[in-house]
Amino acid sequence: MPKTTFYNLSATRRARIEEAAIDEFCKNGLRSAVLNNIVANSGIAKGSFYQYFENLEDLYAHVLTLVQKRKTDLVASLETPNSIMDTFGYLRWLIQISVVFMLREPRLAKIEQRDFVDHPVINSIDPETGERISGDGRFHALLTQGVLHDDLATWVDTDMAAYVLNLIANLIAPYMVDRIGDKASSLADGSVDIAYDPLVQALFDNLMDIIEAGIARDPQIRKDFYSK
Amino acid sequence: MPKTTFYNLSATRRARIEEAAIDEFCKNGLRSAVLNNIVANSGIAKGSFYQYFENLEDLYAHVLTLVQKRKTDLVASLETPNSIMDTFGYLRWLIQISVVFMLREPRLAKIEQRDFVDHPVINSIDPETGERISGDGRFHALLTQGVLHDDLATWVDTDMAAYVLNLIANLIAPYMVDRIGDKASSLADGSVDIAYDPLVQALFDNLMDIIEAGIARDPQIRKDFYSK
DNA sequence: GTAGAATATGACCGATTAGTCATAAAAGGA
DNA sequence: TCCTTTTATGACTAATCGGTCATATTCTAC
Repeated sequence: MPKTTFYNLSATRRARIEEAAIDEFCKNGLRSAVLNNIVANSGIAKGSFYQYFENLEDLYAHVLTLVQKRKTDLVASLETPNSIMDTFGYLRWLIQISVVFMLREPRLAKIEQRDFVDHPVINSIDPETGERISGDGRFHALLTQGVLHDDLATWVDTDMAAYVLNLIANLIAPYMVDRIGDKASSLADGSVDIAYDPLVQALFDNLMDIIEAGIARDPQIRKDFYSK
Repeated sequence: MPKTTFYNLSATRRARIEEAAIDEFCKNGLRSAVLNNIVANSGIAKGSFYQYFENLEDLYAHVLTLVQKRKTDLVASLETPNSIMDTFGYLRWLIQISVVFMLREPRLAKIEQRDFVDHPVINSIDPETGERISGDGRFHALLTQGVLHDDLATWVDTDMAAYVLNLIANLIAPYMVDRIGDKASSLADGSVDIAYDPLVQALFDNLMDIIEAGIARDPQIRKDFYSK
């Protein structure tokens, strides 16, 4: 946990330090991060660093909270999903958020991914039901709602499904980017997000069809199939 | 690439070095591995190390090939899947292999996972068809066969599906182990593989049902559902 | 303006690192 | 046996590391 002096800093100085830390940690993780690089790149004295943090590990923990914060900010910046959005529309939105995050904040996403592999199984226990909750709880909550709304097949193990969906959300983005390669349209100016590229959306459609076919109670794609 | 002197070594000496290298690399990856630990733990002189390898990176590359080799050995050691096994039986077998590998060789699996996150998108091009092949090709080949045998839904993007299945195979094991926790049966002596624990198999059944429902042309679970 | 508290600084230190090299030991061929 | 080639060794070096601390600067309250 950063010391209070860190929070007393001006926003710009704090941002410079955080920026340098992100740069360093995204390269090869905590263990091989070099403090000298961080202080050099942020333009502060090494002694100052120790006024703000106990050590590198302390800074790393702070960066991990930053990752979550920036992701939350991203969610807030995009329009809230329509309340009448159904389970699978919302699921698509959740996964797409992760992809957009990786495209907009590749360094933070890298840090998050590494952390994910080092601690792939994060879970908590629901205090009311005593039920296991995998991941950060977003997918678990969604699937639980999906069950209540009769949108999900009853035989699906929701906690495992939540884990797998979290897995996909975390690591599908680099595939999509690589898959469409330089065929991405209208990205030269960088103003249009690659996540909204038609080719990526087509891949997304396919992915969501597979997921829906996999866990929905009454998947549209199967109805289409059976009706043919 | 190791120098020829390394291959001239006795098998036991070579094994000692590889063992120490695996121990070191599985902890925190290449960048933070410490050569002194490896030479100390393998009981060789530091000077000797440089007779065998150019540097740490060279050794790391060798360990990565070791990972693949041991995985291949594991596949060979388990009975070959029945030739009449169908697409999804074979798919289950493929995923299960990855889980067994992680349970039997956790250090190698850890190294592989880290490598996977650092280079999540590995792909090659089929020389005949010019088609893209994601991952190590096993899942891609299986799905391609599945399409030919009419076992897969035609609308499924096979390369993306191969990527996702590879993802699941690589990272589902820690979930399953944590999920069943200490409820694992008859494992005290370590003679029975946790992968064959009934609880794990039940989870596997569920996972495979989801996957089959997701990508099969005519999923059994859906037929069951519709027949009810 | 001034005193005292809070913050900033970078030279410095001891520890640790990858890599070198002179020398010793072992192996091999005659 | 003796000479040559190959292999083994660990003390050593130069560079780099995290962390400290005496000192300088800035801020705050009156």
